[in-house]
Amino acid sequence: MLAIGEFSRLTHLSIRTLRRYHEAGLLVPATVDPATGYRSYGADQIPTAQVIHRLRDLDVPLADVRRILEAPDPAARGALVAEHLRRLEAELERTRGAVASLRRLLAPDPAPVHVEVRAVPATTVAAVEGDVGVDDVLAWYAGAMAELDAVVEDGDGAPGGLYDNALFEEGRGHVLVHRPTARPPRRGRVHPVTLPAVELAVATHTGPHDDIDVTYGEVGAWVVANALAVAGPVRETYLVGPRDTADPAAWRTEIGWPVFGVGER
Amino acid sequence: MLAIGEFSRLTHLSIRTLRRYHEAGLLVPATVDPATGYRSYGADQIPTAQVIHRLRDLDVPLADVRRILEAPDPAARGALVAEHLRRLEAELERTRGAVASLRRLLAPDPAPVHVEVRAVPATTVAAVEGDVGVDDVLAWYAGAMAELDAVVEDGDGAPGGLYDNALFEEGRGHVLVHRPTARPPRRGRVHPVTLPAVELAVATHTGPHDDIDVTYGEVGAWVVANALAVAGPVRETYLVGPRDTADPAAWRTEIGWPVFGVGER
DNA sequence: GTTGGACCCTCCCCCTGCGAGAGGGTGCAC
DNA sequence: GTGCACCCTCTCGCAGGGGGAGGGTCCAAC
Repeated sequence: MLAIGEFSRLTHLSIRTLRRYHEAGLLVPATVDPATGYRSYGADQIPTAQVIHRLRDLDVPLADVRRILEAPDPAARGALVAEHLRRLEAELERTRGAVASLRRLLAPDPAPVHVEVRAVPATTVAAVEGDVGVDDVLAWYAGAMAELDAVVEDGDGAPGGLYDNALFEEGRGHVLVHRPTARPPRRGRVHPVTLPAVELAVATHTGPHDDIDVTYGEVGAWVVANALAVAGPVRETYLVGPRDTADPAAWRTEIGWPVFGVGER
Repeated sequence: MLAIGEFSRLTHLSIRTLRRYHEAGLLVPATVDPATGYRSYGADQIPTAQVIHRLRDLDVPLADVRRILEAPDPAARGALVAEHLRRLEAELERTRGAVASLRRLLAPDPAPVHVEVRAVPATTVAAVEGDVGVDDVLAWYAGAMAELDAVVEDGDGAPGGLYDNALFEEGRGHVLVHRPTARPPRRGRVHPVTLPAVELAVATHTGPHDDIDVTYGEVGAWVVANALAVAGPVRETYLVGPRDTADPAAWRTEIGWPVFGVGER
């Protein structure tokens, strides 16, 4: 039996951390003296401590570590670990994007953004809509667009999306993706929707979506400078997107802010 | 002038977060109404907000973000950012190591570790020593070993290190790296040191150092099982290390715990 | 037998970077 | 003047610890 100090030396986990893991039910000492509260660990708990150490190195939350340790068999354990490695992979991808975007943002002379107001008539489109959390929006979008593509054969124009402000402000909001078509079908989640006529302050964003908030900022500043007010969800139109080319630098996205009060200044 | 809500929409930073950035001095509103406390932002602050957003996406601490924003010229800014990207790179490398190590730890049938006790006589070596934080130990080691190699021409044996327990327990401790040689020189940080004679419980670890705590655990368990006590800093000897081969899988590191009370059982 | 020191215990506050909510003031349109 | 959107400050919560206070326990040396 090992006192907590010895166990700490053997595992390179601090005494404090071991106590916390006990409290969290992650690594319960083999015995605890009921009179003194002294913790004793068995040498056979060292490998468990090391697995926890590795998982924490990977920033796996304690709750998930517990789930992994409680897995009934090595296969289930492996599956849970693999799941986390995938999460890590995604995180890595996100980081790569942020780095690239930071580099572009700090690069000299960004191309100026051209903003103009355009009247858009009411349009009937085939759409999929739902309430989505901001973290899930990419996955949701991919699913919705795939369904849309499967159902709409005679699309005539670039697909687009409408994003409620609440999505950005409260982390959750209404999202609608659509494809324009002459006869919008009704199948599965796909159904016809008539988008109302609006005046749109539009600008076109070129490049990956990591940078899209820059163009958003430009449009917003323009709208403010021209004394307009915003009315309704932002509209994006994917003129050239991942369905058209694998090169994000070639993507072209039209950003439209519904406005009113044009030309007051 | 933009109210905080509008600015929030334009930058996709929550109102709460903007207030926090104000409080932290990161992004101070252009004006604050002294009567109501209402914050107003200028459209020219949008790019700054976006840079902060990118940096935070990369988990750059707010204090460092401020330092970057306060940099006098773009060149200095770029240097600071590059510094952080390097940190990120290192982090990534660490993560890769942890993943690989986790995989090995979960892999079936690890090779059993052979532990034995060996009497080591007092030895005089050329050494570099210092008090080091656990996070800096790798960098410190690299520098110390380079200096040692530059000064010791006639080394006769594998280099090694002595690591105080405090390094692991308190995050900071005494470290000594050395090369055995017949005539230890005294130059720069290098000086002769006589390592005392000890009984060492030794085991050899094969593979990258990401896994070394596993072997540590084995040695520790063996020491406990054989009713020995530990006396003095752990000794490592780099039989085959990064100086010998670039393939970490081929590394061989001898781990020695100074013990006494041998053979009580 | 007691004293010193190493070791262990619990409890509480601190850190970062937010999110959530309470409780209250402000600005503007109808 | 009444509702509503918007803004303010304040406090509390989170993970995953670090740091320290204040006190009990064990063991060997004197």
